[in-house]
Amino acid sequence: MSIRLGEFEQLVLLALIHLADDAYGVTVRREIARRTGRTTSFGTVYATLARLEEKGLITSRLGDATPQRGGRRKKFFRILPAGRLAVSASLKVLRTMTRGLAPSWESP
Amino acid sequence: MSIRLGEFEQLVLLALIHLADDAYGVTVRREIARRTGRTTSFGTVYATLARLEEKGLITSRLGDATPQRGGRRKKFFRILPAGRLAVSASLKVLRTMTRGLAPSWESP
DNA sequence: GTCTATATATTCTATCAAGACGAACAAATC
DNA sequence: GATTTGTTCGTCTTGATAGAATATATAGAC
Repeated sequence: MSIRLGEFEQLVLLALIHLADDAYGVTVRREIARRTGRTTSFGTVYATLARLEEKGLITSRLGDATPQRGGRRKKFFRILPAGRLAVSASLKVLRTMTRGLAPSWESP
Repeated sequence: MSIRLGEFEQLVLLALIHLADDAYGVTVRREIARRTGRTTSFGTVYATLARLEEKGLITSRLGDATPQRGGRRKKFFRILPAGRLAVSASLKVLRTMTRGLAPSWESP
């Protein structure tokens, strides 16, 4: 059996894919909000990121200080192959469950 | 915000749609296993069904005894409009999160 | 007919994993 | 040291999970 992903974990992984090199707590939260209208607290986002890293689905590196305007250094996240596999599998599960239904239902 | 669905709750609701009039604990579990290859315990299935009913997304009625081959009476479940709405919304969220990615990713 | 074996299905109990939030903390620049 | 930006902590609620226990129907023995 492949790795089990929670509902929000899926969203975070997909956000990481979209954000590519610019994925850190703040942008992840923003990307999800922008696309889905769903706003969550930072606590939720970071907890999920930590859990995903724990599971070996993503990695993190600490970014350099930007000479812009104050603030703590960013912790950038990147999705790993195992992470892509996990999302892919969990989307596939949904696809097989929606197969045969009316078009508006199929393929989330 | 629309009702929040857990990952397995989605699968159960979709199974109910497929099974239509023949949805009860055993068939729900079987349908999910058949389609996704994922087998869960009955405890999990019934707990989820109970939770979904609690939330007002599905209803249940007790079936008649079948003159077949022993066994307890079945408890049939049916998805309610609110349930359809909830799955629909949660699938939509995934669609918006996969939009723009390679075809193999899009639309779970 | 009643009794017990068997098949079928659901509920209970306990525990761990995920999701959620707000406050606290940390570290950069000005 | 004040401000800005970003992350971590503590705590609680909800969702997922398995396995044992329980319930209830029929079949067949007698």
